[in-house]
Amino acid sequence: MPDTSIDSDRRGRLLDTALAVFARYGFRKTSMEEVARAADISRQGLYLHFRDKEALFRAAIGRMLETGVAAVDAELARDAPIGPRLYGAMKAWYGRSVGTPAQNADELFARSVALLGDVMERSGAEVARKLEASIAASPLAARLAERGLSPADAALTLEACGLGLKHAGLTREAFKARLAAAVSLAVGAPVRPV
Amino acid sequence: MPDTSIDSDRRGRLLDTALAVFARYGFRKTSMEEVARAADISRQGLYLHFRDKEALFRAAIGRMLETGVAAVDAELARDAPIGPRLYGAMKAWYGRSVGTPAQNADELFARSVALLGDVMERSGAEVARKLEASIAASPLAARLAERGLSPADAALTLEACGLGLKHAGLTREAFKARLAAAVSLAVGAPVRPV
DNA sequence: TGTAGACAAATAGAGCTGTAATTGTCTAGT
DNA sequence: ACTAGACAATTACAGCTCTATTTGTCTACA
Repeated sequence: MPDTSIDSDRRGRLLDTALAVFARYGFRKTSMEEVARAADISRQGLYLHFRDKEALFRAAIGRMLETGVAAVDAELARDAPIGPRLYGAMKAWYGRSVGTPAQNADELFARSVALLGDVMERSGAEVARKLEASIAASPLAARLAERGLSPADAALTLEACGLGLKHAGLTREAFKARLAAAVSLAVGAPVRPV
Repeated sequence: MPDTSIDSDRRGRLLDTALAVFARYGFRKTSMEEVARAADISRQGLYLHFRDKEALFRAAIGRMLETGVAAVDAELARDAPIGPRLYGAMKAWYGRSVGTPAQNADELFARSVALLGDVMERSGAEVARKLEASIAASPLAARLAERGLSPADAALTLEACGLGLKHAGLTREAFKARLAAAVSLAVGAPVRPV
């Protein structure tokens, strides 16, 4: 659902740079002028594609969520054991902003929630469901069932781990190590932090 | 290390009510007058026990951490299987503020980190070590080892789960349910959310 | 499809002002 | 060991002004 007809590659790159600028300065302190400059476009060109600043921001965050979910799908669809697939998917989703200090993270997050909190929640829930589905479709489901645990239990627990690790303020390496440990525990076999 | 000699019961109650007031209004918007009123003491009496507002706040937070760690100890020392013990300890530590909307949580947390961030970190690490030690001393350690996992892996994963569930904004019931699921996954057997 | 320039309206920000609340420290009293 | 009252010094807050920036919308032009 693009705001106007524009070839999707260009739009994608535009939104990516816009998101980068927003992430750097926060929503409030980012000017359309600055986004335009970063995207090598005129400020007026920006308004040609997006009604206003909010619409641009919503589109940028929306794209981030979409590409994130797509990355999760790709990781889960790989030809590999369930452990590495879960690890890859969670690294892609929860590890996105890990290792990026991001001074304006609060303002940015608050604004995101205000403008599209429902979408964010849905994306989070969608990822959790995808994890659950992959677990349910793998041999792991049977092993969990033996111990009286459902794929949903495992998926929700992994979700909690992912969120916890996300804002634990770890380095990227530490994040990967702990994520691997978490997935290992869920899967019941060691998973390497890649 | 009390600021002055005062019988420890009274001091404890004083700090508990002080913490409640701080939790309600945040550090900045809480006046000594208000704490004094809540504790049925004169404002001057407060200054008799604590050098200044910061010292009072530090003491209150410090007490909260101490009683929290003590509760963890108590839960882990119970005569019960490792699963329920881990669950009880984690509920006590991570579930402390769950279900309390707490509008000023941000300011309060920021101030706590500023004034005694090191103590908070140490307490968190201490709890994680206690979880690890209990796991290591239980039959669970052997079962984990069979799958190539260490007690530390399990403990750090549980810590991440606890933190994630803590600020997931869940109701108390949902928190307990998911915590039980997480512990179940770690222990390999169902644990009931009590 | 885009750029450039210009525009009114809105917003942000720095600075200032005066009042009210708060802090921390006295003293005197029980 | 505590209260009560009072105190100067600091800080918070609500309001104001003025300026600079930014937003969103024009028009004219490639």
